[in-house]
Amino acid sequence: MEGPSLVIACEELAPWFGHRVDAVDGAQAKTFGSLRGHEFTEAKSWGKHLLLRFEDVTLRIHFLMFGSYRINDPRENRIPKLELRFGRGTIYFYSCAIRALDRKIEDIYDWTTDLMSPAWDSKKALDAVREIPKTMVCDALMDQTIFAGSGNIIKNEVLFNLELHPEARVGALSAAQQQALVKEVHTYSHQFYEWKKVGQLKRNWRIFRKKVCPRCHVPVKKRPTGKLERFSHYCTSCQLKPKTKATPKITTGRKHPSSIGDSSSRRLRH
DNA sequence: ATAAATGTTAAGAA
DNA sequence: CTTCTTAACATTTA
Repeated sequence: MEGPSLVIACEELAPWFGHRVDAVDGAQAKTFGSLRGHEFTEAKSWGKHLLLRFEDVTLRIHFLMFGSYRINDPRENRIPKLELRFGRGTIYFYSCAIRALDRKIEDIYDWTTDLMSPAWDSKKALDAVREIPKTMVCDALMDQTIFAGSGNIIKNEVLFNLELHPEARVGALSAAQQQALVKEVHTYSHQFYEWKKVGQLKRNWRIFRKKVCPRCHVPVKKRPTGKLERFSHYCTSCQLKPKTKATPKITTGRKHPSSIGDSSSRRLRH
């Protein structure tokens, strides 16, 4: 699940804000049983993190590849990871990584890197991109510390729209291309959101899981690319690597929100 | 029906 | 200490 889908999840959960949890069930009920009786105050997302805020704790839910949620409509013969029952209905979470955050989320998350947030800071993203010139665009677009919420669909569609080869080095792009990159990830993420909301996402895919390039009618190439080796779908005819070489820069580390992971396992992390 | 895939972390190796 | 590799998790779709 990519960032835009989580924004929709938050919207779907809005009717539950201000309501008290009557019962907790599911595979992880034991871990999160203390939520019973607590008020569900708000749901927010940061990138691919769904944050459920309760009176004195926040649950962080990550759906990874296969996770899902249901509202008042449980899947048959399936035990949810977590089930939250309210007077007005029940929310079910399946195959996701859930963890309780005890620190204030404002201290953990920086919404200027969240593509779907009004606080999104494109200049900051541009600076971050320019700090990693040797990185391939396909990897840069998956970097959650720069483009929180971007995933493999967004990556492929953005590269197609910009007519860029997935393996082009970020540093080989012109300044204008780097700027266009940052702009397009943001724009496409919001289009993704609009399409998904009305059930039109898949029909708007132009290259992802397509067989033929809609521009050139050439067969689409599909193979793992970049350090991350995630699959890229691209047109070998119109998605090109730029020939221009740009100025190299020194790479520096960036900090990002604490790690994901199944809370059932170790919590010990100083 | 076998495989691939809207993703990330942990542990150990190099 | 950093970076890389592998495995693990878990489910739907083609």
